[in-house]
Formats: sequence, C-alpha cells, structure tokens
Amino acid sequence: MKAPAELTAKFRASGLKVTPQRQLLFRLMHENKGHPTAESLFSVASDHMPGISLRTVYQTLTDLSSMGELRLIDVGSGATRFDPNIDDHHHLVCQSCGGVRDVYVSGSGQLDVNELDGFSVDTTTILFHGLCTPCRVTQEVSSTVAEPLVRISKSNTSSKNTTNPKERMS
Amino acid sequence: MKAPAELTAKFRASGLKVTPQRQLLFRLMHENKGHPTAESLFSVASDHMPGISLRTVYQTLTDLSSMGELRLIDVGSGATRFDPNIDDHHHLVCQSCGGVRDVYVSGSGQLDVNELDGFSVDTTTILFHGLCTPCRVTQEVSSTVAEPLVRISKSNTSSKNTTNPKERMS
DNA sequence: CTGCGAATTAGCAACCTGTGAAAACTGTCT
DNA sequence: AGACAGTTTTCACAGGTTGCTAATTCGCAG
Repeated sequence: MKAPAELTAKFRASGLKVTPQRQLLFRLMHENKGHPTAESLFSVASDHMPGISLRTVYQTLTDLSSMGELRLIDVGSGATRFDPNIDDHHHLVCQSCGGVRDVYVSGSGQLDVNELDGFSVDTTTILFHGLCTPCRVTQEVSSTVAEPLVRISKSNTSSKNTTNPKERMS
Repeated sequence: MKAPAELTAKFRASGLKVTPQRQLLFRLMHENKGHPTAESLFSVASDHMPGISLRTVYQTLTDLSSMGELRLIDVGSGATRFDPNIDDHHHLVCQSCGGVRDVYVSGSGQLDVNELDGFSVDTTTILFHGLCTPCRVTQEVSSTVAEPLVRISKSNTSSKNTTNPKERMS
C-alpha cells in the first residue's frame, strides 16, 4: 500500500477529491498489516472521526481497489476483506478462527490446467484452508477433554469476538 | 454425484428420512452438470414441485455437503454454489458472465508455499478468473464499436438474465 | 479570497443470501 | 395402524453491500 501522500496525489490526478475521510482511510490502510473488513475499518475510523459513515468506507475502499492500490479478497467468510498488500500473493485461511494471512507461492503461474479450452485466465486466486498454530494447539488440548470444536458459520467469524485467537492472524 | 438411489440408501442408513422433496433434489443435482445456486435450484425444483420451500433446498443441500456428496463453492459472486462434482478439481470463473466451469489441475498439491510457519493446510482452493470463450469473442466484437463492457456486480450475475452467454458455462 | 459547480458525504432504505425458531406434518419402524 | 423422530413451511431476522438523495465540502477560476 502506498503512502497517504502518494495516494492523495494520485486521487487528485484522477480528478477525485481528497477529503479528510479519505485521508484518514489512506492512513489507516497504510498502517494496516492485516485484512480488515469494511466493518472493522469503519470501527477504527469511527474512533478517529466520529460520524464517518460506513458507506464512505466502502466507497473509498472500492475506489482504491479500482485504482489498483488495494486488493479485494473473499475468503468465503461472508464479508469482503481489503488487502493493502498488492504483491502477487495468496492466503492462508484458518478454518477455526477465520484469520487470514498472506503467503507467497512459487510456481502458481505455471499450474498445469487441463482443458482450458479457450478460456483466457487473467488472475489466479489460491486459498489454503487449514488451522493456524494457535488454533491447532487449542484443538489438540481441548480434544483431550472432549470439548466440541467450534462450529464456524458465515457470521460468527466477524470481528466482535475478541476472546478467540483470530486476532493474532487477521 | 451419486445416483438418487444410492443417496436414498445413504440417507436412510444415517437415520435421515427420504421425502419427496429430497428425492427431487437428489435427482436434479444428479442430472446437473453445472454449479447451481440455491436460488436457481429452487426455481427448477419449483417447476416440478410447486410449494417446495427455499429453506428445504438449503437444508438438503447442506445435508448432502456434510455427507460429502456435494461440494460447496464460493467464487465470490455473492451466492454459494453447489457442485455435484466431488473430485479433486478447481474452477474457472468468467469475470464477464459469472459462469463457472470445472478444471483439473496437476501439481496443485505440491505448490511451494513460503513461510507456512506452523499453519497446517487441509484443503486448497484455486480459482482462475478470466474470460470464457463466448465472452471473449463478444468483447472483442463490441470493443470495435466502442460498446462499454458490462459491469459485473455481486447481484447481477444471478440466473435471471437469460440473454447473456453465461448459461453455456455455469 | 470568494464563489461556483462538481464531487462527496451521511443517513437511511432496500436488496440478497442465508439462518433460527416454531408449528404442522409425514416417513419409518414396529 | 400408531407413535416418534425427523422434516417442511412459514415467518422473521441478521449480516453485508449497494442505491438514493439532500446537504455539505472541495478545488479551481476569477
């Protein structure tokens, strides 16, 4: 993710206005190392600028993504995540806590695909689903006391639950 | 996807009842070569059995998937798709029409991932985004007359529009 | 530095996908 | 046939995202 100043310049050059809301979001995304959802960014942004609307967060984020300064990722957890890392990379997704982490994969460009049959591939997305270390440890321990695994539904992977180990990864 | 008779037996063996609604869905999925959404299956099912509820479609489909007879796939188009093909395969996703097609990829098991760092991978999902042949042709033609490309939003890729080339692929 | 027009924002309603709950219903086994 | 457990329906509702519109703010020209 580029520095806020560069994004400001780029927005102006594109004829887009640079508002305080956008500057805040530029900064928050620039500092962000994770894969926030619109909602979680909104929540952080609200602390700095009460009254900012979720709508504005979506708008700015989609603008950034269509300018190629941001990647939209969908790991199937229900909400779109915004990735400030625009390198060619892929993601690890923890099936237990929902956390997402970047990984670099070599050789993904030369995957041998059968029967492409005229389809022209533009981008390739790879998702590795599994367990992050904290969750694997937790499950190994809890299985000794026959504790049921947490069931993941599309909505309980949101950022409201601060007691699970997700925060370490996302 | 197994034949309806086998699914019937398996459901009974698991203590699940075999209702007319389920038999219909078994049959429809068995005959299906595509990747229907719940809504589109519901629409087909409704033709055969008016009054069937969308809730039942979801229920049966999730049952099938937790029995491993069906795969749930999420190509980021908003709605979950149900894939009767449970082989180890991946998907081509047309960015223009939203169509989805199966592909077999060799070597996906040995992708070289850096910094796995304790994360244990369970399943790998690969999505190839690009243009299917019909859409590529359409775009080449339309670009000669400066026709704007169709903008894809999460909701206009549903099965309601029968005039676009998607039907050939999904 | 002032003003104007265009872009942007806030706030709310609507939409889509999917799930929860409760009541009525129906396969299945005996 | 009868009882029981699993099912279907219906309705409500939640989460995520987008559409709309009035009011506001920005950026440039004068």
